Amino acid sequence: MASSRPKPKPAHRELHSTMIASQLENEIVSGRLKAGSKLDEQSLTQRFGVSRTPIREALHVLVARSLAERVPYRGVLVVDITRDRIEQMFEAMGEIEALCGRFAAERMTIGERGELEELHRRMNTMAADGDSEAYEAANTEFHGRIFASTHNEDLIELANNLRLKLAPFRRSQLRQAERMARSSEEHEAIVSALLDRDPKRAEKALRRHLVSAAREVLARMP
Amino acid sequence: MASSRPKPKPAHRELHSTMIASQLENEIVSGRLKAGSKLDEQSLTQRFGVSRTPIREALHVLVARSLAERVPYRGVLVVDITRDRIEQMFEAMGEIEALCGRFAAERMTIGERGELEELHRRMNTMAADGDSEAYEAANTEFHGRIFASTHNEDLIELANNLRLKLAPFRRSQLRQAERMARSSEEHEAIVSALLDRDPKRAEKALRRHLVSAAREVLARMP
DNA sequence: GATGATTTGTACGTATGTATA
DNA sequence: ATATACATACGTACAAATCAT
Repeated sequence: MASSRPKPKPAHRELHSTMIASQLENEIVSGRLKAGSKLDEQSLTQRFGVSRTPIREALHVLVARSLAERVPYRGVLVVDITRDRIEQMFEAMGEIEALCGRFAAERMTIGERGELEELHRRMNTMAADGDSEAYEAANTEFHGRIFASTHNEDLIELANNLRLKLAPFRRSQLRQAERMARSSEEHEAIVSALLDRDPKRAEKALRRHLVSAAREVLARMP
Repeated sequence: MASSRPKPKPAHRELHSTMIASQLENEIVSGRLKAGSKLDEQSLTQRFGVSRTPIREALHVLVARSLAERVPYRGVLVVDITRDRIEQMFEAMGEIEALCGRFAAERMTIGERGELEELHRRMNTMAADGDSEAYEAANTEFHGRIFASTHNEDLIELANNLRLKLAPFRRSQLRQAERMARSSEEHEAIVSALLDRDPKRAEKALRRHLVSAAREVLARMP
């Protein structure tokens, strides 16, 4: 891309730290960086060809996202993500989603309900067409909208953060038509409960939805 | 302040960034730094007599804790903490504590139950003695133990984070004997439900406890 | 137990993009 | 519209505390 441009000065606004953070995140989650590996600033500066400053920021992010931990005077180490840990994450996410569903059922505006229903309909089409990429993006929006409908900033933030934390493990999970169809069915129950303003049903439907997602992810694990 | 230093010996291991972060946190929460104030690195370096690096780190922390927000090319601004925002925080915390209580009631080990009961008894004494400092510390431990008894790392982390986020607003709230006594009464109901392994009662008792705490904090607000 | 390597926090300079006067 | 101030990200250098040999 940027090769024969007469401007040899690379735009500094490249957010190296962010890019490095997601790069490392990928490698940790994919297993290429094994648990216990030392992420020492020195090597990383050489590997990414940048100075320590952006590396430090990236490591801060990884630690904040619990993908690495800093041991005093030992360095930053890749955390050990066991099957049990993933189960716990999904369990927590299930309860948070259920909580959000309960609140949303009571507080959604008529506009929010209409928009969610429409999004759900569009997702049905995507599932039928097998457009997994669009479905994945829409799925994130679907859950985000439910969070938003709680009208509680802290719940929204908390739910989004946890979802983000889980994202790496869920990656490409919806790539299969079969899973998309099942997801869409489960969404049907969720939407139905929300439109009916039924907190209990919404809660249960979302909890089940997450159990289902967890099963899918865990099935692909060692 | 830091002007005529001939050779400002940088006393290193002092964790400047952390200290600066909590100092600023105090000022934001206490209202000495008003909403919208610009936290520009330049002025802060002079005020704290350090370079921009630790200031940067401190600002990252404040932004992460939602006490400030970074507006591109505008700087870091102190967020506006309205009464409504505090209500939302307590509402969210109430649901999270209730959730933890429900899980804990089912999963607490017999050892954990015994220790919680003992802590509760010690807290009764502290309340009777009016030892508010000890009570405050013990109270944090009390709730932390309930979180821990969920045996779900993510719930524990999430609950502790939210509690930390609320801490500034709750500060010194238990300083009054009256509030301590009421707190202890409410803890009684919580402990009772947990010892009986009654998830529903634990859930409700914790939710009520938070409503009570919120009322106390909000009563002192403009 | 002294020495050197490592980790970590900090100081300061610089380049570049954005906003504002 | 141009110039100036400013916010931001990165680079480099150093000091100090700890760990390992």
